[in-house]
Amino acid sequence: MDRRQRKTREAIFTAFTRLLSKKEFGKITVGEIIEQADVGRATFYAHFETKEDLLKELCQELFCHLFDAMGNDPSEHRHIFDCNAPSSVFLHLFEHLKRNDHNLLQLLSGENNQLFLGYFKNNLNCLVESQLPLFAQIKSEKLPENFWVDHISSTFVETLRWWIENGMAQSPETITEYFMLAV
Amino acid sequence: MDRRQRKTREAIFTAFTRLLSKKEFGKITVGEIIEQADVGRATFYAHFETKEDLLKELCQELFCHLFDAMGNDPSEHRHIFDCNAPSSVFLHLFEHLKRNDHNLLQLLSGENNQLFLGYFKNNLNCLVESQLPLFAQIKSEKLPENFWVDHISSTFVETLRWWIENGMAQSPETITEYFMLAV
DNA sequence: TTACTACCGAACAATGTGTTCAATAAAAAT
DNA sequence: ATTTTTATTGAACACATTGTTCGGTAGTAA
Repeated sequence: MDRRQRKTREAIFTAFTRLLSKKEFGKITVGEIIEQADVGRATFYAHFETKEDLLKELCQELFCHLFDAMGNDPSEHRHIFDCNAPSSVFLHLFEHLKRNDHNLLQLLSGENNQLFLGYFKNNLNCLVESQLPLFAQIKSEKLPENFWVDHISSTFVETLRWWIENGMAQSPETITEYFMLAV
Repeated sequence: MDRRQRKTREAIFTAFTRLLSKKEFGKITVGEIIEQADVGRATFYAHFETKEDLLKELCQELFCHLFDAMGNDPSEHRHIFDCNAPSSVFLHLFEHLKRNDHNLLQLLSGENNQLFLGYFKNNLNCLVESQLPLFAQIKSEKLPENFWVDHISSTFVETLRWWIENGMAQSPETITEYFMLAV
């Protein structure tokens, strides 16, 4: 890919992220984005069809990379699954988030949290399914499996939301404990 | 209130609800609303400052009335609290929803479900707090109270979402059971 | 009848969207 | 080093949407 393309794409993503952390998605204009990114109008539309398209691509960049890394990277993989605590994957996720890797926090805590937590949950479901045996309890025998999976994902996302809204005062370990108790 | 005003207001609400069940909120224009409602443009802006304002007032009309009725109406009150099942309030809510009182389902199942489920959760919190003793378990001793309340509300809303997405195949009783097991 | 009030509809400025095009500059190919 | 290709620019453009204004009309209440 052309270096120029990479640079403008990156500039647009950065500008967009900065705006998203301060302003509701629906009220952000293309004019503001290209001003922040210092890019021509025609350039923006050469990269993205619409504002919504930009949002979609940003989410893929963020979440797919995050979850792909967790699933595929061998070292990460070992680190997660060799740990004897059953909650290690989720602890790992909470730690990632507290360190604010990929600047996700800016988005998850801004006015658009609902938007991104929705995307987050979608990407979480497959991870939860792979971890389902760890949640083997009386509950899971009495509930339909897809209800059970959905409930675990939802609880993770809602726990994360609560954590962020309360200033992330607790340690990742404590939050993981809350999460495992709640679910 | 003038009969004309009432009729106009009602026409706009109805048109708006119909559009919301088919189309994303952000993509609905004032032009479409007044066409559906068969009302002049100036009339719309005499009733509501903006589209967002209309949404807010619609939500108040829907949710506040729903929850106020549950909390204040003496007959409803008795019906709910005299029942010996600890889950009666929530069963009652699920039944309301299945009967589609107030046409809430159209909104909760359309493209804007996230939007309305968010409002729903906000209005649910105070109800949950009043019911908190019914959830007295080991969990509640180990978790902060506001986390616990938030978790119960979230679980209700997510259970409702799951129910709707799966075609509401289960009876309100079954769904209440799932909810009480999950939480 | 008289006053009041809501509605209408057309026109309006202001803002945002997405496209087009010719000129310029950077990257790649020869 | 030169040519070719490709990305970017900035301005101009048509178009859609927003929210306001105003004179005329009609339903409502005194």
